[in-house]
Amino acid sequence: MADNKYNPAEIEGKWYEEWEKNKIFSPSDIGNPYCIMIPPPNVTGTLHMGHAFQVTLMDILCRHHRMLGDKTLWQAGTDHAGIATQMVVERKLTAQGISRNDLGREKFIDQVWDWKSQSGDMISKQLRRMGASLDWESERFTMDEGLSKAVNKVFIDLYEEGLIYKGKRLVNWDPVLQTALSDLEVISSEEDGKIWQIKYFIDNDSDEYLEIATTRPETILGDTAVAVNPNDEKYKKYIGKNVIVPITGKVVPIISDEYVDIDFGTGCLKITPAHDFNDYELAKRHNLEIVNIFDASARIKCETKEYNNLDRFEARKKILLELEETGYLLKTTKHKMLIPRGDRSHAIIEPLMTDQWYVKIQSLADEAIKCVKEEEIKFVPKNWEKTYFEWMNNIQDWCISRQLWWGHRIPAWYDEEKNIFVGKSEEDVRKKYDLKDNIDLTQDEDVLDTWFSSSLWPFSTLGWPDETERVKTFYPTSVLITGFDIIFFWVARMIMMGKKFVGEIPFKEIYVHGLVKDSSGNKMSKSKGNIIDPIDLIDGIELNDLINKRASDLMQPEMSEKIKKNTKKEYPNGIDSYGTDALRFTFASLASNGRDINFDLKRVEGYRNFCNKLWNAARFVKLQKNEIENDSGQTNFQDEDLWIRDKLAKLIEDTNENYKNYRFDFAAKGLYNFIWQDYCSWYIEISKSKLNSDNIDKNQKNIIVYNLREVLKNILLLLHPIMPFITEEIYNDIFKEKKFLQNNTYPDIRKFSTEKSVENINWMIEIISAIRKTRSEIGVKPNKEIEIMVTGENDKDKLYFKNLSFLIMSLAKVKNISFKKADESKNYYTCVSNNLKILIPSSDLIDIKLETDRLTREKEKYISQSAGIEERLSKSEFINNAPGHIVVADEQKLKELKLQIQKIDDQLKNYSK
RNA sequence: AGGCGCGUAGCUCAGUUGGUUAGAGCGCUACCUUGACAUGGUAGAGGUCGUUGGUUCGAACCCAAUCGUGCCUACCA
Repeated sequence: MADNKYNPAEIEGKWYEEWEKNKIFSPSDIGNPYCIMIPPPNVTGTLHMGHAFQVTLMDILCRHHRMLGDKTLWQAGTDHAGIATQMVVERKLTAQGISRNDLGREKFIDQVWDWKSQSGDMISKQLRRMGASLDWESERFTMDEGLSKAVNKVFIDLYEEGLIYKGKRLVNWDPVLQTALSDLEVISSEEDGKIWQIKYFIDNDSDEYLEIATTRPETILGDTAVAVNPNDEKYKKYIGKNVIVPITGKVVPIISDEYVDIDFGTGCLKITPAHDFNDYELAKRHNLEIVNIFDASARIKCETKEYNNLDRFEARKKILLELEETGYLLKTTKHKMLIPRGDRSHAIIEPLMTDQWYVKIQSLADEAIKCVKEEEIKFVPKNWEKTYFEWMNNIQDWCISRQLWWGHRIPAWYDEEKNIFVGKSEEDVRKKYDLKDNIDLTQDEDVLDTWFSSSLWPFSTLGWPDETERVKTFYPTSVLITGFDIIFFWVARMIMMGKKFVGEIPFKEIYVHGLVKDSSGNKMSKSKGNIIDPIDLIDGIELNDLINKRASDLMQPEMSEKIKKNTKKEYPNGIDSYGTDALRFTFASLASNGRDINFDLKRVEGYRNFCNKLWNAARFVKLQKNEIENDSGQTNFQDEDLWIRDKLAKLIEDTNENYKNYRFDFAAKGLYNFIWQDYCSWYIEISKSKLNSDNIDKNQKNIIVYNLREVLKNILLLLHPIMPFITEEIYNDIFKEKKFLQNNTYPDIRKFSTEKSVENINWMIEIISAIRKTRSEIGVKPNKEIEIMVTGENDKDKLYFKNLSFLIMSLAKVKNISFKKADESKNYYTCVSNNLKILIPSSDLIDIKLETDRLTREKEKYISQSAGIEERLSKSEFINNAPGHIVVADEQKLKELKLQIQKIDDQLKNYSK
């Protein structure tokens, strides 16, 4: 700690290794169980700001609970991220000119495992850089053997109970990735589109036609009806007749259905049941034919030769051209509409009829609703339960099959007649269903949605379905820390699965944190070019490297220039290195109840300075000679020692409370103020005065040093969950106790709280502040010592002055304090503090006018304050209705203000003589 | 369309069941390199809490309306 500058790079490297080597993150043998499951990050992904934030909060809780003596498990692990990972590997192969089909399923999966082993430890390395005290010993991966066993069991059990079924349904189909997606993986956003109005001639009547409005003319090829509203007078007469579909010439019925909006478009709607969710529902009601016109890549599949095998967008163009040429196209209008896109591929999603596996969700959802309603599980902040209920009450069956290769393959086999056999393995299936060896069985090609395995995470990681000690000890887990964006994807599903398969809720509380945005409130994303890598905040990054990171490998390369420009503007000098602790403290201080967290670099800088402050305070303490080894000095504490100890006691209580209530921002603020204000600005400054004084005996000095050290040590204990590195470094450097902070217990308030009144220290602080303020206002140089004369003191003041004059003199740069009855001379500056008038003689003649103005301004401030209170007190409603202590406080305050006003008046009179 | 939020100092945000003079960080102003720290010290300026009503002795906080803004969910061709 020789360096007078805090340098995080020097101290952060070594500690994590030490902690890990000493296995301090493994659950202890004793204590109450406390468990948090890490939301498993993508195994091949990298740490982003959201992770860093969330990890910080979980780490704070776990470190706090270890110090409370709990048997703490922070479960580590990763997720196989089916679509995302498969996409990355496919892209890499494409770059080499290989497609996944060239390789075949097995070899492709080998490639994915290769990729996982290459990049899979990136995220865990980054988590270690964050200081995350995860139990790496029990790290799990959703695709490892144990978890796969859990996935299989759940699938089979649900199937056998009739809660998983296979069905031909309209699904959200991603034509690029060629897989089904769940509702949640489809992002709809408003885009520019058009509405085309097209003639559909009535059958057997060459003149009459209906005007149909559509946004997707290519689906004409799949039309099987035209619908109108039964109450629509315009169209009533046509109901039951037929129309001829343009292009195909197909004759289809005109049906009536309440679904059709009379006032939208032409009020006349074409029905394409195979390619629209509404049309599909309508078709079921009216027994319409369902004609599929797309293949898996959304190319047209039809009998009309010139359209067959055309891409859907090409087909649209061609159809419009033909309609226009033949006079069928009546009108084109611009129209904003919601376009559904896949959240990974960004391809426009196509509703498509396919065979998929579903979880029948209602009964599971009912249970999951119940346990939140009955507060078995609590959301923090509570309000999020509304969002949860909103979704749960409108829940749809969950499509769990994905047409991918990377994931848990569905444990279902088919014989030649397509009969389904579900079981652990082919062997198991044969035994179970008594199938002879000569019957050919083929396994279902599909894999399960990644979220299916994630939904089992809280118990599969603990060893379920085996009845392990871990499941018994740690399930239900204590709290889930998560972002609101995955309440549906993950949280709800974990509750459903936990209740169903373990019979208990997976966690008792759900702390929902906000989403980290950039400083202007924009979501951080690669495409916006505003991402910050948390590791770059820790280590720092040059501007050019930052630009390269942001502007390369873009989905839209045309954004590159703009991103470069903005980055240059925002970070002209790149990003400084702030260290993990400062970053973590920033996250803690931003973790309020809001749902957006706008991340401002200036905050990190401020908290890096805070680290430096702590660092130097510790250096100061280290430099003092320590001559007391034990608690022997405790009875001889002076009032200022007791004052800081009492404040520490309050801090211990508050911090504990704030950690417990997930108010990390309050915890951070409390620690920040105590350390910077109470400890550094007041207590250390007081200590310096005393330690440098000749009038104080050695024993007293020893007590001060003892107290400086003890308070510092407890600061480190309290701060450690938020800032593990700097606290560990200082602790080990100064206290030489040969253990880690994590192995200490959380401080006990009783050791520090005091019965004795330390009001005199607060009184002293007020006096010193008042003198400093006056000095500044009258322009006395900071290093110039002044004399003061005190008048108006009462017995209490006399007593306080007797003991504290020395400190007042030292901290307010006063060389002499005298007490006078009267103040005849005019050549004083005046300082009023409570009932005291403090006069500062000036060697030069003071400017009476300026001094009068200054005092008058101060007086006016007091008057306006007192006027407000007086008005309140004059009303009988206030006196009668307000609680007693409020009235008393008001009266007290008014009395003080009056006294101060009077003191100033006295002095003004004196000046005007 | 429905649901949920937000609007407080120049900027980013707190404000825990309504209670004295509405807070913090950053930025800004003045002065200061004193032996823990200029990543610092001391002092200071800066807000009619989006708007309008209402409830109350008392409202940033509760209620209603309104304007602005964001997110989520949803089947308008």
